[in-house]
Amino acid sequence: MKNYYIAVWGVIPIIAIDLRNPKPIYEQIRDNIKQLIITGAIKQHEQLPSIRELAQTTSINPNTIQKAYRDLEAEEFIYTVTGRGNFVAPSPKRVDSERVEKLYNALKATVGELAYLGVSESNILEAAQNAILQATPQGGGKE
Amino acid sequence: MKNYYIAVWGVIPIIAIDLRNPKPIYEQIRDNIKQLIITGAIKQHEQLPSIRELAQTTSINPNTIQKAYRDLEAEEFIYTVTGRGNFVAPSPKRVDSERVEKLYNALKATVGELAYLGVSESNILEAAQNAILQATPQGGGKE
DNA sequence: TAGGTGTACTAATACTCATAGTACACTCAT
DNA sequence: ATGAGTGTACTATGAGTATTAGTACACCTA
Repeated sequence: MKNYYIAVWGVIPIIAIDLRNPKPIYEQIRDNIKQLIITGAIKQHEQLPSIRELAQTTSINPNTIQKAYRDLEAEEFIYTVTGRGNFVAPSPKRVDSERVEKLYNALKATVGELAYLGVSESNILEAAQNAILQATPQGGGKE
Repeated sequence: MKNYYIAVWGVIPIIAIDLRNPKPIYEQIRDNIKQLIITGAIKQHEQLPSIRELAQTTSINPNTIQKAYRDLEAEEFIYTVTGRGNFVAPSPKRVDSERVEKLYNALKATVGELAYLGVSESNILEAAQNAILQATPQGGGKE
């Protein structure tokens, strides 16, 4: 009985699932794919593995995969075409202010805790800058 | 039947609990107090409201409060003296690298998503810097 | 038509969250 | 020593979520 899975899509290791992690499986899948889209590892309009295929290669139930994909579609990271599959959505043009607000709050909490734990300002800002540079390398405006 | 509570400790509104929020109550309490400690709203060795008192003012079960406090003690944000109460712990001296690693991952995910959503680099870095400035205003090294 | 795709259910199991209640050990002021 | 306050440790129960299993249906395309 394995408790660790890695699914490969093309040449990209797309998902790492840790069954010992208290984080629900569908959230691990969702956040994993989200990161791949953000960093541009999977490009706009590129097809994702089908629900059934990903379920097979990971030994995870199709319902769980579907839940992750449903979340990703609700957040507009992917779009779904019935009968065809799931595809990476183009990066959004206008800002969802409520969503940005939530992310700012998360940022504040994480950065505050890092500073409290003794990590220096320069180290924190450097880490933030690296994350920005890795994001949306395809330009963002194209579509 | 209220679904929103605010508990006050001294002059500080210490807790805002939203029962409609899918985030568990004990996590809301925990993260709320964590922020108050990080930003210095409650100072080192200052006493927190007792489990029973906070349970009364919020109409939340004492077991739920205790769970939040247990988490905070495990993360060394507070320390407990049986028979006396819970107190704010001095800020840590040495870095827990595993914990910092997790926070870096969270930072990367949050910042990446902000950038993906179109928030500018300068806005993100400014928000991070503000969070750092608000943290540990009591100096951090003293104890 | 056949085989792929997503979607939508029901059902069962296991786990977590939150509440309720009880009991016990400790501290401190009286 | 007593009593009021503190934290701690249990058991039990109800509600909700996560995951798996299975089935069925609608859609797309070669």
